[in-house]
Amino acid sequence: MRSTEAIVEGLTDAQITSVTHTEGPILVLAGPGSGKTTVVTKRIANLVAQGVAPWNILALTFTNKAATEMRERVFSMIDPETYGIKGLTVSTFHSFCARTLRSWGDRIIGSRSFTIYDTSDQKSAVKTAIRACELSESNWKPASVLSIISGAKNQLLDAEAFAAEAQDFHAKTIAKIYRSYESILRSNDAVDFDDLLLCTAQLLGRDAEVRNELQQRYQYLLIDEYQDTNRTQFVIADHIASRHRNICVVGDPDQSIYAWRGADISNILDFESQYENAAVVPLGRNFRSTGYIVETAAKLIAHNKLRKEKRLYTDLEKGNKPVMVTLQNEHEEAETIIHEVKRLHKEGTPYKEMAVLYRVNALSRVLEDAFRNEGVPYIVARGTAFYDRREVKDAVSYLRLLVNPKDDVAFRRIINAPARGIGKTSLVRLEQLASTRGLNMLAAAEFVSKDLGFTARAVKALHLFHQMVTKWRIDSDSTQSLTAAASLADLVERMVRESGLEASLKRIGTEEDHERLQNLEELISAASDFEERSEDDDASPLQLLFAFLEHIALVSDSDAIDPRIGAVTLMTLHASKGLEYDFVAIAGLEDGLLPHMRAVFDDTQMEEERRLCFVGITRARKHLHISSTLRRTQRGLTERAMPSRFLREMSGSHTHQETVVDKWDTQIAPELKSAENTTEITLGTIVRHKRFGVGKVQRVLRRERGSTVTIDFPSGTKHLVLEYANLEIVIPDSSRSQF
DNA sequence: CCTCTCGCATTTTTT
DNA sequence: ATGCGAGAGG
Repeated sequence: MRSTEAIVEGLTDAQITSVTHTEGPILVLAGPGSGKTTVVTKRIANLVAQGVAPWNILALTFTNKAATEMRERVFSMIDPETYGIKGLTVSTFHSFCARTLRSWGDRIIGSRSFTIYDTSDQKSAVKTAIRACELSESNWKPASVLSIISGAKNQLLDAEAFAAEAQDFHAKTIAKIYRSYESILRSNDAVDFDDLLLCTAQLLGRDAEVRNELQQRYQYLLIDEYQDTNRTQFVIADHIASRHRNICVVGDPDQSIYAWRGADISNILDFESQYENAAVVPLGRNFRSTGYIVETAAKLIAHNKLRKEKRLYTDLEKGNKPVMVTLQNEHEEAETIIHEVKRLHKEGTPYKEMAVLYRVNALSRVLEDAFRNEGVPYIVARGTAFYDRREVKDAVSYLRLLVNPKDDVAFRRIINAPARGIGKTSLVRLEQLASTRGLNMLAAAEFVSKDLGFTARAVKALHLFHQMVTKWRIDSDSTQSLTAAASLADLVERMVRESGLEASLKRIGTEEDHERLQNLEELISAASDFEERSEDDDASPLQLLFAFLEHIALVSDSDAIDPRIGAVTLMTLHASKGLEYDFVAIAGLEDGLLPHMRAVFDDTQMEEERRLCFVGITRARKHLHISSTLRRTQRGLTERAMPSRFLREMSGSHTHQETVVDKWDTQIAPELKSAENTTEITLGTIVRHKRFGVGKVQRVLRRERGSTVTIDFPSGTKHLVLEYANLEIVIPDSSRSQF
C-alpha cells in the first residue's frame, strides 16, 4: 500500500486537507473542475492506507455512473485483491436504500421482496387511489397529486405527517389520496422511488438495532454532490454518521440543479451549524477549463443574488474564446455544431471528447438527424428511454408479476396486452371481487365465474392467464430445475413467447411491430448481459430476476454514457453534471428554453436555470460553442425566438460573438431570392436535395411563410420547409412534360 | 361487452 | 410524436 505522502503527491494544500482530514465532519466546497473526483477517490485510498477496513467505508453518489467511476478509480489505486477493497460500498443513494430495505424492509414495510415502482407505475397507482377516494381525475390531476406526494416524501413527511399538517381543503384531500396511495403500494408489495429513501430514513429513526448495525459498519461516510440531497437523504446520512461523526460531504451550491426534485440547498449551506467543529475546505481553483471559459462561467454565475460569493479562477492559459452564434433555425444550428465537431475532429480531438448539451430532450431529435445524415458517430444519453417503450414495459411487467403476484399495477398493464378480451367491465368486476375477498388481482382471477357476472370469454381468459403465471412461478422457483428456466435470458425469452407478446407483434407485421419485436430481443440480450456480469454464480434464475428488475428500475439517463465508445455524446444539461469534455456545444440559448418558460417569472427558479447554464459551460475543457436561433419549430409550430438573457450576462471581451441577419425580415437575403424559384416547384416536380438526393414532389402546402413540401426520396418520404430545403429543380414538372 | 379509431391535449429537468 | 378518453362498430 502506498503511503499518504505518495497518495497526495502533486495536490494543492486545499486538496491535501480534503484527503487527509479523515476524522470528524468535513465539507468540501468543490467548484467545477477543482479535482473533486481525484480528491474523493484519494480520500478513500488514504483511509485504506491508514488501516481503515474498506468494509467500514460508505460512499454515496447520485448516479450509477458516478458510483462506477468512483469504484473503478479507487480500484486502480489500490490492489483489489490484497486489501479486501471489494468490501467497500460505493453506491447511489437509491440503490443503497434498496439494499438496506432488502435486508430489513420487513421491519418497516413488512416486506423484503418489494417491487420498485417507476413514474408510470406511480401514476397508475395514484389513479387507482383517486378513484378509491371517489374523486375525479380531471379535478385531481394524477401528475400534480403525485408531485405533491413526492415533495412530501422528500421532506420526510409520510401520509400521517402530511395529513397532520394539512390545513385547507385542497391539502386535506391530497392527504386522503396520499393515504390511499400508500395503502395501495403496501398491499401491492411495492415502493416508489421516494419510498426507498423515506422508508430507509424511517427505519433508521425507529429501529435502534438496524441503526446500530449501520453505524457500526459505516464508520466513514462520504457523500458526493451534496448540494442535491433532500431532507430525507440528510436524515439518512445523519443517522448513519451520528455515532462516529466521520462524515465528508462534497458539493457546490452553484451546481445545485435539482431543487425542483426536492433537493434542499440548506443541507450544504447549513452543514457547519449542523455539525459542530466541521472543517470547511473551499476548492476554487479550476484545473479543467481554460481561462476564457472560466471567466465566462464566473461572469454568468455572478448574476445570482442568493449566492455566497466565491472566486473561480484557473492558472491554465487563456485558451479559446467561447463562441456564441445565432442561426436562422434549429437545422442550421445543428449543421453549425456538426461543422465544428468535424473541424475539431480533423484537428485531432476524438469524438468521445465532445458533447452537445440542451435544456430539453425534445431538442435532441433535430441534432440526431443531422448527426446521422452527416455520418458523425453520436450517442444520446438516455438510458431510460429503452425501458420506457411500451412493449418493453409490458414484457417487464410480466417479469414483475412473476416475482411479485401482488403487483396489481403490473397485472392491470398486461392482463389485456396482448388483447385477451378483457375489457373495462371485466376489469371493474375483477377489481370488486379482489377487494371484497381481500385478494390481489392475480389471485382473484382464479376465482372468477359466470355466476359472478363475468362473461364466458372473460372467465376463460382470466383462468388461462392465472394458470400461465402460476406455471411460470413454479418453474422458475426451483433452483435445481435446469430444464424449465436454465438462465435468466431463457426465462425472459420464454415469457415473451408464452405471453403471446411475440405472436401479437409477428401477426400484424408492420414496420413498427418489427421494431417492437427487436426491442424485445434486446431485452432478452440485456438479461443475458446482466446474467454474465453478475458476480453471484450460485444465484437461481428467480434471484437473478429480482436483481435484474431492480437494475432496470434504477437505471438513469447518464448511465447510457459509455466513455469507451468513440462518439459524440448528446444529452440534457442535467445529465451532464459531473462530466467533462474538450469540446462542449450548448444549443438553444433562447429565452423560454434556457431559461425555461416555466422559470421565467420566479427568481428562485431563474437562479436555478442560471446554475444549469453554469454547469453546462463548465463541462468544457478547451472549446465552448453556444448557439441560439431566430426561429425554432416546436410541436410543429415555428415561432420567433429571443436570445437568452444569459447570453448578455456572460458575454464580454472574453467571448466571441457571431451575429447574423434575420433572413425572414430581410428582402435582399439570398435565401429569399432562391425561394422565388420555389414557385416553380409544384406537384410532380423532380427535385434534388443536398442530402436526400433526387425525389418527386407529392404535395405542396403554400403558406405565407414556411410552405411545406412532401417529397418521395429513395430513402423515404420527407416533409421539408420549402424555403430552407434548398431544392434544385431537375425536371420542372414531370407529369406535364410527359404530355 | 370489447376493439379500434379518431381527435384532443400535452411535455422541463430525473433517481 | 405519444397517450389518453370518447364513441362507433362488431
